[in-house]
Amino acid sequence: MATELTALLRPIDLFRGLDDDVLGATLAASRRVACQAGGFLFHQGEPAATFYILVHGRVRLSHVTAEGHQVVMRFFNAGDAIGIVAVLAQARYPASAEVIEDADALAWDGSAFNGLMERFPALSYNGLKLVAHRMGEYQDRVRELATERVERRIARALLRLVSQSGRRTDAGIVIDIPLSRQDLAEMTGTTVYTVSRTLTAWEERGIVRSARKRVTVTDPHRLVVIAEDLPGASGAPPDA
Amino acid sequence: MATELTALLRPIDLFRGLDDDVLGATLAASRRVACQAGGFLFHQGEPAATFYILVHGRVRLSHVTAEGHQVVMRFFNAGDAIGIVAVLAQARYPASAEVIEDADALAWDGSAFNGLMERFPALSYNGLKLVAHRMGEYQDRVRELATERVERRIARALLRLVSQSGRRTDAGIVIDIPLSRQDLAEMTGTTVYTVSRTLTAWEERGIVRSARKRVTVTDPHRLVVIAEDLPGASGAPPDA
DNA sequence: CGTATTTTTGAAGCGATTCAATGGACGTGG
DNA sequence: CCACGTCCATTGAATCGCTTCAAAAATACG
Repeated sequence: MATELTALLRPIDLFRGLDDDVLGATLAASRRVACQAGGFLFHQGEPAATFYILVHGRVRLSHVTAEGHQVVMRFFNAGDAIGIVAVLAQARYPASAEVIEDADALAWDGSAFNGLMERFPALSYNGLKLVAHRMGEYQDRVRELATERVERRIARALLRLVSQSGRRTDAGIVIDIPLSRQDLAEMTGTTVYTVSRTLTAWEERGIVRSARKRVTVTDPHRLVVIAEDLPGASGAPPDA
Repeated sequence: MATELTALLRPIDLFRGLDDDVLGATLAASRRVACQAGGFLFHQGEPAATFYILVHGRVRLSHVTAEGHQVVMRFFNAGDAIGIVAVLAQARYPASAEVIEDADALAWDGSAFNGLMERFPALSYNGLKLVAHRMGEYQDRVRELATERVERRIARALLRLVSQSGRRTDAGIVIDIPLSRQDLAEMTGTTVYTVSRTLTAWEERGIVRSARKRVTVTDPHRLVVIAEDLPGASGAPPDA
């Protein structure tokens, strides 16, 4: 039974290149956790005691500011490590992890994982690369928020979601997450109203199709054009 | 001669708790680099081959977007590790490191440092914590840019600079970095004009004093009030 | 079939940007 | 030491992108 789980862990970045016995020991230190939609893996402000690898389901990581503004930091899919940065930094969780599709995860105790990292340095090396990579994503968002307009930020957020959680259908690429306008607004630092207006405008131009808590990108190429400030970002299709 | 350098490295987070021989081996793998104001330690887009620990001087890390917008990511002081995230992630430098006060640094080759981390796991563990901590700062900025108004962002940026590079004088806390309005604008995602207006308004209220490339915080408490949305953030002093 | 949630839309207002032009500080060379 | 050019900072006026508030429409759910 453990073998099928090792097969599960092997493709995950954090465990890349580990020997079977290391993987086995790591797995032995984990416990299985299930949580249904609406529940939380952890709450913002709690001491970061355990981190998770999502096996099934989807999780939204969001922060509430002192004034009550929500900020959606990101979404997690199967295979993603959740809360690992806070655990490694031995800090408090900076955000809350809400399960938005019934989830099934492996959980590690922070102190136990520290022990594992001591025994198997490859683990902490992998952790390092994971955190460094994730940090790059936040740097990108800082740049984005500091220099770009709302429309482009929304376009980029959608494209990110497409690459993380997109699923091809004949109608286009559907973002396979229950995604409200509110979520998109909180990801891009704008309001529900602006997101709604933007999506409607794009829908009229045939770039996306949207329904309640669901967005389908029908013309990814033109979305990229908007996101990257290539010529022809507004109005009629270029060169037509 | 190496002993004085080990004393230099010891208080640095990355080398915390390392034995003398480890520190010695680490030091042996480094080389000394000097760079005067106006020069660059590295440029955005180059493969991240080496990282630095600043011994003396000051460095500004900034990114230029495809459209030519500059974004100042942060400043570095003596003791800070520069470029380490990109090196550990084996990526390209996401930003350029410009020396703004004559600098003197220790440099490590990425591959050499990887070898050191393999031999001395404590190094990669420390690196992990360093990167995790730094990532938290970027998460904070994402939240800030997504939810807060310009005036508050500028206040927060100043307070951050005060804690990183502040020096007490009898006139207040002077930020010990050549800091133009442009820099502040590029740190907070706004324009020179807005920064200038904001600083003059604050100067009229006695919160800061500013000169060319120089800002002194005369009333840190009231700056905190602005940064944190406590009562009395605008207009007359509270309870007067 | 009614209620709650999500989404849309309109209109008003403001914060911040943009552009243009002036003013002041600094360094340099005569 | 003053004159000059350069860089940096300020200020005003116009504009605009986006928010805000209010209300209705659409969709899901019990």
